[in-house]
Amino acid sequence: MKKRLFRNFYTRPTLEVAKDLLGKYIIRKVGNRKLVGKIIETEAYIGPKDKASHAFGGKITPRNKAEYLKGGHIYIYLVYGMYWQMNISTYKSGKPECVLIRAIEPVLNDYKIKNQISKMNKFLASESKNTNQKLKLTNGPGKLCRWLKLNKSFYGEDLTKSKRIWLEDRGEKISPSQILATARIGIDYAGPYWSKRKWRFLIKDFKKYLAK
DNA sequence: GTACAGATTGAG
DNA sequence: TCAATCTGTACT
Repeated sequence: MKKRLFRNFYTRPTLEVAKDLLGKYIIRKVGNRKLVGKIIETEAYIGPKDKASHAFGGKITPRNKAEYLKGGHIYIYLVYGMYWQMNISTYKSGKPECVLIRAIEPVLNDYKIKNQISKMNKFLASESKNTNQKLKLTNGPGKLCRWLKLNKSFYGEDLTKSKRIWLEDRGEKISPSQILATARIGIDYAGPYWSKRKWRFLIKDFKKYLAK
């Protein structure tokens, strides 16, 4: 079962979407091949009240305006002058809420990639090390954008319509007991009230490969 | 025209 | 733990 996610998925309350994105698949078409990754870590940003949000206080700039689009659009921006970060707008038009995709698990469905990885893993003995090696490609927001070949050209892209990137439900159900909620990463500047809110969500099984 | 952020990464 | 790295952004 492979079903593209449509508008009604994204326009729900942001915290729901952030949790439900776990276990969904990002499909990225590059030429005639597909890069596929399972979402395993997300973070919710709920402006304008959220001090950690780029839209805190209702601020609108050319950089953050995509946050205000109705659910299902890409908000992508550069950090540290070199890393892109992919967010998905959520909720209604005019509401600056989004979900940052922090980590995915590569799905090695492409022959060439399988080949690369099997070479890479040739000298690694255990299954757990193989998994670790694979995840090293995409276990951070900057890394996954690099792997999926995402950049500014995806700014504002509509995930419900795009022919080069979309999300799929492949029938995988992540139960609440498999979801871990923690404080968001790297936003101490927002002060304790906001930085302590447990708006980061991850699949427990992958915890050991993700940021602490 | 320019100071500076920055929701990171990777090396040590 | 901490420094590298750099350009887009948001101001003057």
